[in-house]
Amino acid sequence: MHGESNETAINILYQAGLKRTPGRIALLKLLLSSPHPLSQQEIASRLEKVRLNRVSIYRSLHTFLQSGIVHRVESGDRTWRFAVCGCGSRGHCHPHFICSRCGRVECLSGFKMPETGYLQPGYVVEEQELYLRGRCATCTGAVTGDGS
Amino acid sequence: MHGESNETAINILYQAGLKRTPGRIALLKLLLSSPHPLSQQEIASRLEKVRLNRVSIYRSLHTFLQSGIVHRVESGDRTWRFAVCGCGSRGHCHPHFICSRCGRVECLSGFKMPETGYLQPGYVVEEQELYLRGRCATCTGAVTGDGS
DNA sequence: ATTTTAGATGGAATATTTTTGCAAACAGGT
DNA sequence: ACCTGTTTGCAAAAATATTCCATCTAAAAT
Repeated sequence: MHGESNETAINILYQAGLKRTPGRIALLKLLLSSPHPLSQQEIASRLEKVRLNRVSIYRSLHTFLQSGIVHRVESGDRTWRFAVCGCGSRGHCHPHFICSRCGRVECLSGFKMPETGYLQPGYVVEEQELYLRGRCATCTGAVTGDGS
Repeated sequence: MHGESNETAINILYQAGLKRTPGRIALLKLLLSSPHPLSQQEIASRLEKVRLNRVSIYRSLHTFLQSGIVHRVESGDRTWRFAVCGCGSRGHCHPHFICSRCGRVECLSGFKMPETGYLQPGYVVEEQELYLRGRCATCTGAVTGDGS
C-alpha cells in the first residue's frame, strides 16, 4: 500500500539531518499516510504494533516540529494534532477545518491564508492560523457515498 | 475608576437571564476592565480578594460562554482565555493576536474576519478563528514609551 | 418579612494531556 | 568491531480542565 512512503519518510528524515530510527520512520509513515492531522493518542493507538512509547512519540513530534517536518494544530479540545506539511516551515501555510460534530480536523490545502496588512505599527506577524469550525460533508449528510 | 462597569456587569447578567451573584459580578467586571483575554489562572489571582473558588470561576465562564457574553481564545499554550465580546455570539467576530514572546493575547477588534467562500460542497462553517502569532509592539521595542 | 426553590458555590477529588529525569539501547560514522 | 552523541522506555511529575455532592444563596412567592 504505502511502500513508497517508507522511502519518502527516510528521505525526509535524511533531509532534516535526523537519525532514521524504526520508530521515527513508522511515525512519519503514519503521518504521511493520514489525510488529516492526528493526535498523540491516535498515533499511539495506531502504532501499537511498532511498540513505540508515548513519550518517544511526543519527543519525535517535538523534533519534527522544530525541523519543520510537521505542523501542529490546536483543534479546540486541548489536544494537539500533527500533520506533515509540504511547505517546510513551522508555521501554517493553509487553513484548517474542524468539524464540531465528529471532531475531525482537515487541512485545507490549496487555500491561501488571508492577507494581514492591517496590524498596528510595531507589530510583527510571524505566522498565522485560520480555523474554520463547522460541519464536514459527512456530518451534514452531503456525501454521495461512492464506497470506502 | 470602574464604577460604571458594576452597573454594566449587572445589566449584562440581567439581559442574559442569569443570577447576579457577587462572584459573577466581580468576574464580569474584571473581564470588562481587561483590555485582553484572561486565563482562568489570571482571573483567580486577580479575584483573590473576592474569594471566588476556581471551580466557580470555571463554571461561571462556562455559563457566560454559552450565553454569548464572553468568547474563548485558545492561545497555543493549552489554556483557555476569556474576554467579553460585544458581538453577542459564541463565535469569534475578530482575529486575535498572540505575542510569541510575552504570551499576551489581544483582540483585534475592528478587523473583520476573512471571507470564506471557498469550501468544498457539503461543508458548513459555523464560526471561524484567526490567530496571528508574532511580536507585539512592546516586545519589538517599537513603543515610544511616554511613561507609565 | 418569612418561606421556598431552583440555581450557584466550595472543597476535594478525578481526568486528560503534556512534559521531565535518568538509565539503557541504538544509529551512524571511524 | 568500537565509540559517541542521540534516542528510547519506564516511571513520575505538572498543568489544566472537569466532575461530585453537600451547602449556601439569589430571587421570586407567600
